[in-house]
Amino acid sequence: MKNPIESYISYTLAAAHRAVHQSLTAALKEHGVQVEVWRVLETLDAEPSQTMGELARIVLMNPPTLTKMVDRMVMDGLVHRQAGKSDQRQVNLMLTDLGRKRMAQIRDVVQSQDEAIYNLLGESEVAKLNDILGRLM
Amino acid sequence: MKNPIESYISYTLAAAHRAVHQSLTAALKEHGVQVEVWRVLETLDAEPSQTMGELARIVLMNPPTLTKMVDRMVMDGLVHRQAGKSDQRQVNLMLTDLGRKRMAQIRDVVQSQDEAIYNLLGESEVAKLNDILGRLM
DNA sequence: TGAAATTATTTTCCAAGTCAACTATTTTCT
DNA sequence: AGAAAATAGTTGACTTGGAAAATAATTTCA
Repeated sequence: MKNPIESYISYTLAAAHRAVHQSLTAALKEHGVQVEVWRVLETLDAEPSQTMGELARIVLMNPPTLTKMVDRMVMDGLVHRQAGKSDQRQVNLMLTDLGRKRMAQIRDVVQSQDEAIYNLLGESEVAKLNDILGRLM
Repeated sequence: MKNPIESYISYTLAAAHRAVHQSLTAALKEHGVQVEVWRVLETLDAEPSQTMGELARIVLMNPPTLTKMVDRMVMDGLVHRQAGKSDQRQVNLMLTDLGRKRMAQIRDVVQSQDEAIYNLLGESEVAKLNDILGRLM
Protein backbone atom coordinates (compact mmCIF):
# COMPACT_ATOMS: atom_id res chain seq x y z
CA MET A 1 0.00 0.00 0.00
CA LYS A 2 2.45 2.65 -1.13
CA ASN A 3 -0.10 5.36 -1.80
CA PRO A 4 -2.22 6.68 1.08
CA ILE A 5 -5.48 6.94 -0.79
CA GLU A 6 -5.37 3.22 -1.42
CA SER A 7 -6.25 2.71 2.21
CA TYR A 8 -9.61 4.45 1.87
CA ILE A 9 -12.56 2.18 1.29
CA SER A 10 -14.18 4.72 -1.01
CA TYR A 11 -11.07 4.63 -3.19
CA THR A 12 -10.79 0.86 -3.41
CA LEU A 13 -14.45 0.71 -4.27
CA ALA A 14 -14.04 3.38 -6.95
CA ALA A 15 -11.04 1.60 -8.43
CA ALA A 16 -12.78 -1.77 -8.62
CA HIS A 17 -15.89 -0.17 -10.01
CA ARG A 18 -13.89 1.60 -12.69
CA ALA A 19 -12.14 -1.58 -13.74
CA VAL A 20 -15.36 -3.57 -14.02
CA HIS A 21 -17.26 -0.72 -15.66
CA GLN A 22 -14.56 -0.18 -18.26
CA SER A 23 -14.41 -3.84 -19.11
CA LEU A 24 -18.18 -3.99 -19.54
CA THR A 25 -18.14 -0.76 -21.55
CA ALA A 26 -15.59 -2.23 -23.92
CA ALA A 27 -17.58 -5.44 -24.37
CA LEU A 28 -20.81 -3.56 -25.08
CA LYS A 29 -19.18 -1.00 -27.34
CA GLU A 30 -18.97 -3.54 -30.14
CA HIS A 31 -22.76 -3.61 -30.10
CA GLY A 32 -23.05 0.16 -29.89
CA VAL A 33 -24.66 0.01 -26.49
CA GLN A 34 -23.77 1.96 -23.38
CA VAL A 35 -23.74 0.23 -19.96
CA GLU A 36 -26.62 2.40 -18.74
CA VAL A 37 -28.60 1.64 -21.88
CA TRP A 38 -28.16 -2.06 -21.20
CA ARG A 39 -29.48 -1.55 -17.67
CA VAL A 40 -32.61 0.10 -18.99
CA LEU A 41 -33.14 -2.62 -21.59
CA GLU A 42 -32.63 -5.38 -19.03
CA THR A 43 -34.98 -3.75 -16.54
CA LEU A 44 -37.74 -3.12 -19.03
CA ASP A 45 -37.37 -6.58 -20.50
CA ALA A 46 -38.06 -8.10 -17.09
CA GLU A 47 -40.79 -5.72 -16.04
CA PRO A 48 -42.24 -3.59 -18.82
CA SER A 49 -43.86 -0.24 -18.36
CA GLN A 50 -41.72 1.26 -15.63
CA THR A 51 -42.04 4.94 -14.87
CA MET A 52 -39.12 7.29 -15.38
CA GLY A 53 -38.70 7.88 -11.67
CA GLU A 54 -38.63 4.23 -10.72
CA LEU A 55 -36.35 3.45 -13.62
CA ALA A 56 -33.95 6.23 -12.67
CA ARG A 57 -33.67 4.77 -9.18
CA ILE A 58 -33.06 1.27 -10.49
CA VAL A 59 -30.51 2.15 -13.15
CA LEU A 60 -28.66 4.49 -10.82
CA MET A 61 -29.13 7.69 -12.80
CA ASN A 62 -30.42 11.15 -11.96
CA PRO A 63 -33.80 11.89 -13.55
CA PRO A 64 -32.61 14.62 -15.93
CA THR A 65 -29.82 12.37 -17.17
CA LEU A 66 -32.21 9.50 -17.72
CA THR A 67 -34.62 11.76 -19.63
CA LYS A 68 -31.87 12.64 -22.06
CA MET A 69 -30.67 9.10 -22.46
CA VAL A 70 -34.22 7.93 -23.12
CA ASP A 71 -34.53 10.67 -25.76
CA ARG A 72 -31.61 9.03 -27.54
CA MET A 73 -33.02 5.55 -27.07
CA VAL A 74 -36.30 6.68 -28.58
CA MET A 75 -34.42 8.13 -31.56
CA ASP A 76 -32.60 4.83 -31.90
CA GLY A 77 -35.93 3.05 -31.84
CA LEU A 78 -35.21 0.96 -28.75
CA VAL A 79 -38.02 2.18 -26.47
CA HIS A 80 -41.10 4.34 -26.62
CA ARG A 81 -42.86 6.53 -24.10
CA GLN A 82 -46.47 6.31 -23.07
CA ALA A 83 -48.33 8.69 -20.79
CA GLY A 84 -49.28 7.13 -17.46
CA LYS A 85 -52.76 5.65 -17.34
CA SER A 86 -53.83 6.46 -13.80
CA ASP A 87 -51.42 9.34 -13.25
CA GLN A 88 -50.92 11.53 -16.29
CA ARG A 89 -47.74 13.03 -14.90
CA GLN A 90 -46.00 9.72 -15.12
CA VAL A 91 -44.36 8.38 -18.22
CA ASN A 92 -44.24 4.66 -18.81
CA LEU A 93 -41.47 3.23 -20.89
CA MET A 94 -41.67 0.10 -22.97
CA LEU A 95 -39.32 -1.77 -25.24
CA THR A 96 -39.92 -1.78 -28.96
CA ASP A 97 -39.40 -4.94 -30.97
CA LEU A 98 -35.97 -3.67 -31.87
CA GLY A 99 -35.29 -3.01 -28.19
CA ARG A 100 -36.14 -6.60 -27.32
CA LYS A 101 -34.05 -7.85 -30.20
CA ARG A 102 -31.07 -5.76 -29.16
CA MET A 103 -31.48 -7.00 -25.60
CA ALA A 104 -31.35 -10.58 -26.77
CA GLN A 105 -28.17 -9.83 -28.71
CA ILE A 106 -26.27 -8.38 -25.80
CA ARG A 107 -27.46 -10.50 -22.89
CA ASP A 108 -24.72 -13.03 -23.51
CA VAL A 109 -22.08 -10.35 -23.57
CA VAL A 110 -23.02 -9.12 -20.12
CA GLN A 111 -23.53 -12.56 -18.68
CA SER A 112 -20.18 -13.82 -19.84
CA GLN A 113 -18.36 -10.91 -18.26
CA ASP A 114 -20.28 -11.59 -15.08
CA GLU A 115 -19.31 -15.24 -15.26
CA ALA A 116 -15.71 -14.24 -15.70
CA ILE A 117 -15.90 -12.45 -12.38
CA TYR A 118 -17.65 -15.43 -10.86
CA ASN A 119 -14.87 -17.72 -11.96
CA LEU A 120 -12.24 -15.30 -10.79
CA LEU A 121 -13.65 -14.96 -7.29
CA GLY A 122 -15.49 -18.18 -6.66
CA GLU A 123 -19.05 -18.61 -5.51
CA SER A 124 -18.63 -17.99 -1.80
CA GLU A 125 -16.56 -14.84 -2.33
CA VAL A 126 -19.17 -13.44 -4.68
CA ALA A 127 -21.87 -14.08 -2.09
CA LYS A 128 -19.71 -12.40 0.53
CA LEU A 129 -19.08 -9.43 -1.75
CA ASN A 130 -22.78 -9.02 -2.46
CA ASP A 131 -23.53 -9.20 1.22
CA ILE A 132 -20.97 -6.56 2.16
CA LEU A 133 -21.83 -4.21 -0.70
CA GLY A 134 -25.50 -4.51 0.17
CA ARG A 135 -24.76 -3.17 3.61
CA LEU A 136 -23.18 -0.04 2.16
CA MET A 137 -26.53 1.22 0.90
CA MET B 1 -33.98 -9.83 -5.64
CA LYS B 2 -37.01 -8.57 -7.54
CA ASN B 3 -35.11 -6.91 -10.35
CA PRO B 4 -32.88 -9.00 -12.60
CA ILE B 5 -30.03 -6.53 -12.88
CA GLU B 6 -29.54 -6.72 -9.13
CA SER B 7 -28.05 -10.14 -9.61
CA TYR B 8 -25.16 -8.81 -11.70
CA ILE B 9 -21.97 -8.15 -9.80
CA SER B 10 -21.21 -5.12 -11.94
CA TYR B 11 -24.54 -3.64 -10.91
CA THR B 12 -24.14 -4.24 -7.18
CA LEU B 13 -20.69 -2.75 -7.39
CA ALA B 14 -22.00 0.29 -9.25
CA ALA B 15 -24.79 0.77 -6.74
CA ALA B 16 -22.49 0.59 -3.73
CA HIS B 17 -19.98 2.85 -5.41
CA ARG B 18 -22.67 5.39 -6.19
CA ALA B 19 -23.91 5.42 -2.61
CA VAL B 20 -20.45 5.90 -1.13
CA HIS B 21 -19.41 8.42 -3.77
CA GLN B 22 -22.51 10.51 -3.26
CA SER B 23 -22.08 10.55 0.48
CA LEU B 24 -18.45 11.64 0.14
CA THR B 25 -19.39 14.23 -2.46
CA ALA B 26 -21.96 15.73 -0.10
CA ALA B 27 -19.49 15.86 2.77
CA LEU B 28 -16.81 17.54 0.66
CA LYS B 29 -19.21 19.94 -1.03
CA GLU B 30 -19.35 22.06 2.11
CA HIS B 31 -15.65 22.72 1.61
CA GLY B 32 -16.05 23.38 -2.09
CA VAL B 33 -13.93 20.38 -3.01
CA GLN B 34 -14.72 17.63 -5.49
CA VAL B 35 -13.92 13.99 -4.64
CA GLU B 36 -11.36 13.81 -7.46
CA VAL B 37 -9.75 17.04 -6.27
CA TRP B 38 -9.37 15.51 -2.84
CA ARG B 39 -7.68 12.48 -4.36
CA VAL B 40 -5.13 14.68 -6.10
CA LEU B 41 -4.48 16.69 -2.95
CA GLU B 42 -4.08 13.56 -0.84
CA THR B 43 -1.77 11.94 -3.35
CA LEU B 44 0.44 14.98 -3.78
CA ASP B 45 0.53 15.59 -0.04
CA ALA B 46 1.97 12.13 0.49
CA GLU B 47 4.32 12.13 -2.45
CA PRO B 48 4.95 15.51 -4.07
CA SER B 49 5.96 16.05 -7.64
CA GLN B 50 3.97 13.35 -9.40
CA THR B 51 3.72 13.46 -13.16
CA MET B 52 0.36 13.93 -14.86
CA GLY B 53 0.35 10.43 -16.25
CA GLU B 54 1.12 8.72 -12.98
CA LEU B 55 -1.36 10.92 -11.18
CA ALA B 56 -4.10 10.15 -13.70
CA ARG B 57 -3.56 6.46 -13.09
CA ILE B 58 -3.67 6.84 -9.31
CA VAL B 59 -6.71 9.11 -9.13
CA LEU B 60 -8.62 7.02 -11.65
CA MET B 61 -9.05 9.69 -14.32
CA ASN B 62 -8.34 9.87 -18.04
CA PRO B 63 -5.44 12.18 -18.90
CA PRO B 64 -7.49 14.86 -20.73
CA THR B 65 -9.93 15.03 -17.83
CA LEU B 66 -7.11 15.39 -15.34
CA THR B 67 -5.46 18.13 -17.41
CA LYS B 68 -8.64 20.18 -17.27
CA MET B 69 -9.21 19.57 -13.60
CA VAL B 70 -5.63 20.59 -12.84
CA ASP B 71 -6.21 23.77 -14.89
CA ARG B 72 -9.00 24.60 -12.44
CA MET B 73 -6.90 23.66 -9.43
CA VAL B 74 -4.13 25.95 -10.66
CA MET B 75 -6.67 28.77 -11.05
CA ASP B 76 -7.87 28.07 -7.52
CA GLY B 77 -4.26 28.25 -6.33
CA LEU B 78 -4.15 24.69 -4.98
CA VAL B 79 -1.33 23.28 -7.11
CA HIS B 80 1.27 24.42 -9.60
CA ARG B 81 2.89 22.79 -12.58
CA GLN B 82 6.60 22.40 -13.17
CA ALA B 83 8.31 21.09 -16.27
CA GLY B 84 9.98 17.73 -15.70
CA LYS B 85 13.65 17.90 -14.85
CA SER B 86 15.04 14.86 -16.62
CA ASP B 87 12.26 14.51 -19.17
CA GLN B 88 10.96 17.82 -20.49
CA ARG B 89 7.76 16.24 -21.77
CA GLN B 90 6.67 15.43 -18.28
CA VAL B 91 4.87 17.83 -16.01
CA ASN B 92 5.35 17.60 -12.28
CA LEU B 93 2.64 18.78 -9.99
CA MET B 94 3.10 20.14 -6.51
CA LEU B 95 0.86 21.50 -3.82
CA THR B 96 0.92 25.19 -3.00
CA ASP B 97 0.72 26.35 0.60
CA LEU B 98 -2.98 26.85 0.10
CA GLY B 99 -3.25 23.34 -1.31
CA ARG B 100 -1.62 21.90 1.79
CA LYS B 101 -3.83 24.02 4.01
CA ARG B 102 -6.97 22.90 2.19
CA MET B 103 -5.83 19.31 2.46
CA ALA B 104 -5.46 19.67 6.22
CA GLN B 105 -8.96 21.09 6.44
CA ILE B 106 -10.68 18.26 4.63
CA ARG B 107 -8.71 15.25 5.80
CA ASP B 108 -10.99 14.84 8.80
CA VAL B 109 -14.07 14.94 6.62
CA VAL B 110 -12.87 12.07 4.48
CA GLN B 111 -11.52 10.07 7.37
CA SER B 112 -14.70 10.30 9.36
CA GLN B 113 -16.78 9.03 6.48
CA ASP B 114 -14.32 6.20 6.10
CA GLU B 115 -14.59 5.45 9.79
CA ALA B 116 -18.35 5.40 9.49
CA ILE B 117 -18.01 2.61 6.96
CA TYR B 118 -15.52 0.88 9.21
CA ASN B 119 -17.96 0.96 12.09
CA LEU B 120 -20.78 -0.18 9.88
CA LEU B 121 -18.96 -3.19 8.52
CA GLY B 122 -16.47 -4.11 11.19
CA GLU B 123 -12.75 -4.62 10.78
CA SER B 124 -12.73 -8.12 9.39
CA GLU B 125 -15.41 -7.38 6.80
CA VAL B 126 -13.49 -4.35 5.60
CA ALA B 127 -10.39 -6.45 5.22
CA LYS B 128 -12.38 -9.04 3.31
CA LEU B 129 -13.90 -6.36 1.09
CA ASN B 130 -10.51 -4.88 0.29
CA ASP B 131 -9.18 -8.31 -0.51
CA ILE B 132 -12.03 -9.15 -2.88
CA LEU B 133 -12.07 -5.76 -4.59
CA GLY B 134 -8.33 -5.96 -5.06
CA ARG B 135 -8.76 -9.13 -7.05
CA LEU B 136 -11.09 -7.40 -9.48
CA MET B 137 -8.28 -5.29 -10.90
C1' DT C 1 -64.86 23.27 -3.59
C1' DG C 2 -60.62 25.38 -4.91
C1' DA C 3 -56.20 27.57 -3.51
C1' DA C 4 -51.86 25.92 -1.85
C1' DA C 5 -48.71 22.26 -1.54
C1' DT C 6 -46.74 18.14 -3.48
C1' DT C 7 -45.13 15.05 -7.02
C1' DA C 8 -43.31 13.45 -11.81
C1' DT C 9 -40.86 14.70 -15.44
C1' DT C 10 -38.63 17.75 -18.48
C1' DT C 11 -36.04 21.92 -19.86
C1' DT C 12 -32.40 25.21 -19.61
C1' DC C 13 -28.01 26.72 -18.97
C1' DC C 14 -23.60 25.79 -17.75
C1' DA C 15 -19.78 22.70 -16.14
C1' DA C 16 -17.29 18.62 -17.07
C1' DG C 17 -16.12 14.47 -19.86
C1' DT C 18 -14.61 11.98 -24.24
C1' DC C 19 -12.24 10.87 -28.57
C1' DA C 20 -9.12 12.00 -31.84
C1' DA C 21 -5.81 14.97 -33.44
C1' DC C 22 -1.80 17.76 -32.34
C1' DT C 23 2.75 19.50 -30.26
C1' DA C 24 6.89 18.70 -28.13
C1' DT C 25 10.30 15.76 -26.53
C1' DT C 26 12.75 11.52 -26.14
C1' DT C 27 14.03 6.78 -27.87
C1' DT C 28 15.04 3.51 -31.20
C1' DC C 29 17.32 1.78 -34.94
C1' DT C 30 19.89 1.55 -39.32
C1' DA D 1 24.16 10.96 -36.75
C1' DG D 2 19.48 11.53 -37.94
C1' DA D 3 14.96 9.80 -39.69
C1' DA D 4 11.19 7.15 -37.89
C1' DA D 5 8.71 5.58 -33.99
C1' DA D 6 7.21 6.11 -29.40
C1' DT D 7 5.80 8.73 -25.36
C1' DA D 8 3.80 12.73 -22.31
C1' DG D 9 0.73 15.91 -22.16
C1' DT D 10 -2.62 19.20 -24.03
C1' DT D 11 -6.14 21.05 -27.15
C1' DG D 12 -10.41 21.27 -29.78
C1' DA D 13 -14.84 19.80 -31.33
C1' DC D 14 -18.48 17.55 -29.67
C1' DT D 15 -21.39 14.97 -26.23
C1' DT D 16 -22.97 14.20 -21.89
C1' DG D 17 -23.99 15.31 -17.01
C1' DG D 18 -25.84 18.20 -13.23
C1' DA D 19 -28.38 21.80 -10.39
C1' DA D 20 -32.05 24.55 -10.36
C1' DA D 21 -36.05 26.31 -12.50
C1' DA D 22 -40.14 25.38 -15.19
C1' DT D 23 -44.29 22.71 -16.46
C1' DA D 24 -48.04 19.89 -15.73
C1' DA D 25 -50.85 16.88 -13.06
C1' DT D 26 -52.47 15.29 -8.60
C1' DT D 27 -53.33 15.75 -3.48
C1' DT D 28 -54.27 18.05 0.57
C1' DC D 29 -57.03 20.55 3.50
C1' DA D 30 -59.19 25.01 5.22
